[in-house]
Amino acid sequence: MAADTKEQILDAAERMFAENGIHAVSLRTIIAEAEVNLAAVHYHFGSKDALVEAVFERRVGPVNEARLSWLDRLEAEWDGAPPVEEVLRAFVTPAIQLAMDSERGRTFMKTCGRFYTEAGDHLQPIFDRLFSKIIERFVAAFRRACPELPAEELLWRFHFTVGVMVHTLLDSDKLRRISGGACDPSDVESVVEHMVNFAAAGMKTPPTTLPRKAQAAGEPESIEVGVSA
Amino acid sequence: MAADTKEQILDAAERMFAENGIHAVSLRTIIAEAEVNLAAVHYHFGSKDALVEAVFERRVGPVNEARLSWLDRLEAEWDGAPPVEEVLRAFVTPAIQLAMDSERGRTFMKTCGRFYTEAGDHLQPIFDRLFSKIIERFVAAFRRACPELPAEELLWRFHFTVGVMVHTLLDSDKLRRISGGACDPSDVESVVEHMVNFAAAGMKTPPTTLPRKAQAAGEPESIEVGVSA
DNA sequence: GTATGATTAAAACGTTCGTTTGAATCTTGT
DNA sequence: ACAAGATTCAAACGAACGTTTTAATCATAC
Repeated sequence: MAADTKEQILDAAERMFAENGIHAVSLRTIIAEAEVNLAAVHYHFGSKDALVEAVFERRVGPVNEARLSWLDRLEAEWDGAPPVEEVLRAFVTPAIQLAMDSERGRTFMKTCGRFYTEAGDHLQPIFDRLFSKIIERFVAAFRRACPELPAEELLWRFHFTVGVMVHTLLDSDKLRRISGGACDPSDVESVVEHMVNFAAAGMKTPPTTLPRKAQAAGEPESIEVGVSA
Repeated sequence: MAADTKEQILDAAERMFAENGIHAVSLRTIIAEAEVNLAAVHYHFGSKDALVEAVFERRVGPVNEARLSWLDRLEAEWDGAPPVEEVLRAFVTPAIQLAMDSERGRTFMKTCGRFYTEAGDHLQPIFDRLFSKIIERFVAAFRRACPELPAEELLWRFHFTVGVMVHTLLDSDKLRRISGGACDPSDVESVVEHMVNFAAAGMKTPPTTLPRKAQAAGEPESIEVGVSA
């Protein structure tokens, strides 16, 4: 029953973290849900923090591998510079797919969002280790897809795209409620296409020009500013 | 010293919540930071939960009022249907402004993001009370700004926009780190314009057509699908 | 069958949590 | 000056936390 116990703990922890947040869930709640003994947690994982790590790493690894291999495929197919829509699809689909495929995936992705927002100084190194390669590769791919974009603005837009994704993973239930059920966050393909369409438009829009400030040599371009100006 | 104590507690709590999350911060940490007595929290607020509410409401009220009055101004000026960029500006600027104006605002906005993500069942009613009007008004404004967009898709895009904003408020430090300092999240005007530019493009892009499924009567429109198809 | 190592079980550890208490100390109006 | 209310203080409450310990149970090889 060794592996079973371990996975029961992981499953229960994943579920509870998603529902209530990480810090809010106690080991005793987890072991009650998992129907195992309290000491089993420390026997199999060593500490609560280590359990948190294990919950996280169990699923985020495969997702990121899927992202990278998808990007590899794309770059082979498009001669090194796939269009932004394709890069976006490679970035968001593995996560959304895991998120929506099963009940387990759905709860985990909320956990993942919690990691991303609750992660204190303690989780930061783990995050860097797991995501630095992803960031590097995809930023490079976006750069090739949008060569006319200033480096700084591309990073902003990548940041925004991550926000769109994280928020969708974490909080789509709220959208379902607001829409009265019209928006269905469990339809993977629909979610992905809506997201890709939205983010691709944002990625491809012309560079931002600031109304008042000179952003280099300062073209006196006048854009619609309205009230704030 | 009554009001002072109360605000010292609020300030300290706001700061600690932003840095460490809500559940992770104890009252004793807060009162140590605020240099007040432990019982003062319960004397002035009644409970930790009530303190959390108070921290939240102290700043989110004015922000939402600024949003609404800005939107009022816009609708008067544009004859009821301001363009999407203006609506976006009215939506994001008050929050970003508060977030970046002062050190206090900056920390609070991280707290705000934490509320948004850590909020369990307990904070949900408060959230509804504070935001239902905002959602209603701005969704309506976006609908008038994008009349050609199906209602469902508009809600998706509103959801994405919220994600862009929340993520920017909560986690822009990460962007500063990634960019090696090139992206400066404390430049309010720059942040707003980048966000508005990105989100407006996403809002204005043609409706999403799903590759395989019929999304109503099913026009056989072929869009770029690539690998996933 | 029985010794050995892996796993589970139950109980207790010390600590910290949010909260409460009751007296001490301020403020304020008279 | 003094009573009355508002506020602060130190101390303690019980509960829950993560962790550790000790013993019991299981599997497996000889």
